[in-house]
Amino acid sequence: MVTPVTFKKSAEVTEETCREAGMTIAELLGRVGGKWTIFVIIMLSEGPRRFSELKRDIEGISQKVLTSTLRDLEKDGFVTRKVTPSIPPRVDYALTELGQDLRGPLMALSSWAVVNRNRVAAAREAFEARQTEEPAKIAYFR
Amino acid sequence: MVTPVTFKKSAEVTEETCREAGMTIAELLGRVGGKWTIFVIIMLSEGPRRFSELKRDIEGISQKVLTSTLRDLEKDGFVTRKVTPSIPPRVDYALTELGQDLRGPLMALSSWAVVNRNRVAAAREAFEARQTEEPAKIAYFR
DNA sequence: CCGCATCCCGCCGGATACTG
DNA sequence: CAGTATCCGGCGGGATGCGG
Repeated sequence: MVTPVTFKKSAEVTEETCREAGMTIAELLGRVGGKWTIFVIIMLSEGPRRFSELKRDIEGISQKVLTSTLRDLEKDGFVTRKVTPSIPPRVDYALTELGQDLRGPLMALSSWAVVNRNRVAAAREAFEARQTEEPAKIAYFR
Repeated sequence: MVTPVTFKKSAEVTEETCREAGMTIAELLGRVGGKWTIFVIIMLSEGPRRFSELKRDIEGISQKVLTSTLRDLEKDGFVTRKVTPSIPPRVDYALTELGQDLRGPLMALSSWAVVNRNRVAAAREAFEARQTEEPAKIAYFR
């Protein structure tokens, strides 16, 4: 039997509610599952940042990808984009209230990843081992 | 020995811990962000399922993709794969303890997605509106 | 029934170059 | 400084067919 996880009031996620919700869950996971999205959110959690700050501190990200990542987050209402048309120009990004709200469950999942990384690593090694070992002779019962 | 997992204050996932953890967080989000992964996990949350059951009940998924999704989850230790070499063959999948542990934070995030879908939808419309409206005359200060 | 092999296509995201 | 504009390789993932 299942103990459905309840969140606040309402919204227990089971097979049915999942179908009802259409693809919203998969959508969010898809967005948040982007290669750099989580890093951007974590950085903005510590306060508003300029574009160049994000670019500098998120090592390895390209301009283009950072731009599109931020644009996607803006579309879904997780971050705001404030342009200051000075010379040189200045653009500040910050988490919206919605973005702040998302942090809770998202950081919980991230914490889980950190805490349990060893278990996952062990599972991967075990899987590797299984692959390389001689395939056991299979007895077919019929 | 991994009992605690206290999510008091978002459990210290900051820029630093993120770097320490390397890519583990992004890895997990990437895995879980797969198009069908969440559906598989939700179905298996309700108990072990045969391959054909999953295939039938997850509408729209192809054999190949279901197979690879399950294989990935197996690699990371989230599901077990039990082969019964009968004729016709039978393969049962089930969540491991690790997989069960993952459900908590994952379902919390999913619930969030369901609860807040309207806010996201509103944000998207607002963004659309901003795009189509006349670009405001910009005053340049220098 | 289960899943591998193959082919194929769209999209993510990386590199580079160019504007306001 | 903060973007757009292109090009392009890799991969997720869908369709179909075969094999144990």
